[in-house]
Parts: sequence; C-alpha cells; structure tokens
Amino acid sequence: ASCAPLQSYHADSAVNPITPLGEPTSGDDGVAQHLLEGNQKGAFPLMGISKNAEDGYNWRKYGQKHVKGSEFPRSYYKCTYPDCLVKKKVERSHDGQITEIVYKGAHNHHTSRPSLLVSPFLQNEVPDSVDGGSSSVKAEDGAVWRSIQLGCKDIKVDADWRVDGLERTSSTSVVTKTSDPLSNPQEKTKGVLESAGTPELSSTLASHDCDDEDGATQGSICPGGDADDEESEPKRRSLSLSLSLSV
DNA sequence: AGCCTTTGACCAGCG
DNA sequence: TCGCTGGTCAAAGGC
Repeated sequence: ASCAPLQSYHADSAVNPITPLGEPTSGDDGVAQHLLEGNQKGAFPLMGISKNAEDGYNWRKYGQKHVKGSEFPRSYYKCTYPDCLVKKKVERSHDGQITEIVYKGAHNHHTSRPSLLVSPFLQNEVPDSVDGGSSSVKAEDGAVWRSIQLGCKDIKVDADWRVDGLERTSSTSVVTKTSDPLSNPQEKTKGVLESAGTPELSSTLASHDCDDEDGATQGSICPGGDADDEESEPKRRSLSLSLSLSV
C-alpha cells in the first residue's frame, strides 16, 4: 500500500442520479438510499443535498466555490448540531448529482436515527465488499478510500483519522457511475482507486477505530488493504445489509 | 420567527 | 512579494 495523495474522485460524468430530494428534509436517509431513490425517481433537485444526500446528520451550507480542476462547484456544509464542528464538502454536477463528498472532523453526537449508510463517524459500518460489488482502498495522509460498487453506484469512504491531532477527517465520496465508466475520460484519470495507506496511521487506526471501541462514536475504517480485509465481519455484513436494503 | 441557501468578499496558505 | 486557490464569513433573501 502506498500513500497516494488524496485524489478527488470525480464521477462528474456520472449519469446516475443520486440526490433525490423528493423527500422531505430532515435528511435521515443514508446516501445509498438516496442514491437509489434518485435513480429510481430520477429527480434531483439542485437543492436539498445537504439534507438528503447525507448520513443522518443535519447540515447547513455556508459556502460554495467553483474550485479549479473541478468542473462543478463545491459546496461547504457544517453540521448544525451544537458543538459539532464537522464539515463536509460536496461537489455536485450540473445535474445535481453528487460527484464527491468529503467529510472533515468527527461528529460528537449521534444521528437522529440509525444511518443506513456509511457514516464515517458514528456508523462504522463500512463494508469491505458488497455482494456483487467491489471495493478498494485509497489513502492519503491517512485517508482511506473505499469504493463500494452497488450495481451502478459507487460509494467511497475516505477516512482520515487524525488521532494525534485530536481531529479526524473523514471523507465519504458518493459517486454514481454510468454503465460505461470508461466512456468518461475523467473517470479514467480520476476514478482510480488504489489501495494505499499510511503505515503509522494504519496501525494507529487499527488499534483504535477498528477496535470497535464504543462502536458508536468513531468511524471504523481501517486504512490499508490488509486492515481493510480484516474489517470485522459483522460490520461489513451490517453495512452490506444496509446497502442491500437500500437497494 | 427561525433556519437555511445564496453569493460576493475576505482571509490564509502556497508556489 | 505577489498572485492564485481553497475555505470561510456574513449579509440578504427565501421558505
């Protein structure tokens, strides 16, 4: 596993819709579920992502920028929960499809209800693999990327657990993939997930997050392909189930 | 009335 | 030191 710099995984050309906003806010639904719904409904309002395409937390948008190198504007969100400093960056295509979600920080609270998806913070369930799907890990500065392909969907989780810094930065990228990913030039260049990890961080994580401490407060994403494979079965199964259900 | 989104401006880091 | 870029702030407006 090599430590590759964090690459922004863009699925800009993604065709599958992900953010359904058909639902009332309160975003409690997991991303996967939303993705699915989005696919099914085909409706993606340009707004509401902060509340729907999330992991059960409430977010408030505090900024938007069109970053260079990215075709789509990047939105910045903060967790609205008191004293919770978690932030996340969301990149969306013009169609309202989420091309990338990056979380920063760790929630110090729980979601209003169990999340169906991969919440890098409280929900540690990050499946290593899903039935019929594939996964990969990518790390940078301790960041771990996981790619979970659910049929046409690709959900990535990037966890950058900075234990030493008392801060954990996790990123979850939810990416939709077209039936023919290769048709997207950018996916060819950016959509490359590779297993990588920071040794020291990996070990740290392995002894912390992956240990199911409380299981409820920290994301449990072990960097490194090995750690990845060693992910507790229950967790994987749990998420897999959740994802399956979502589907 | 309260919360959220929008959007331009401002600030800090980096080459 | 300057310019660029990413991230954040804050006012205004909408729901």
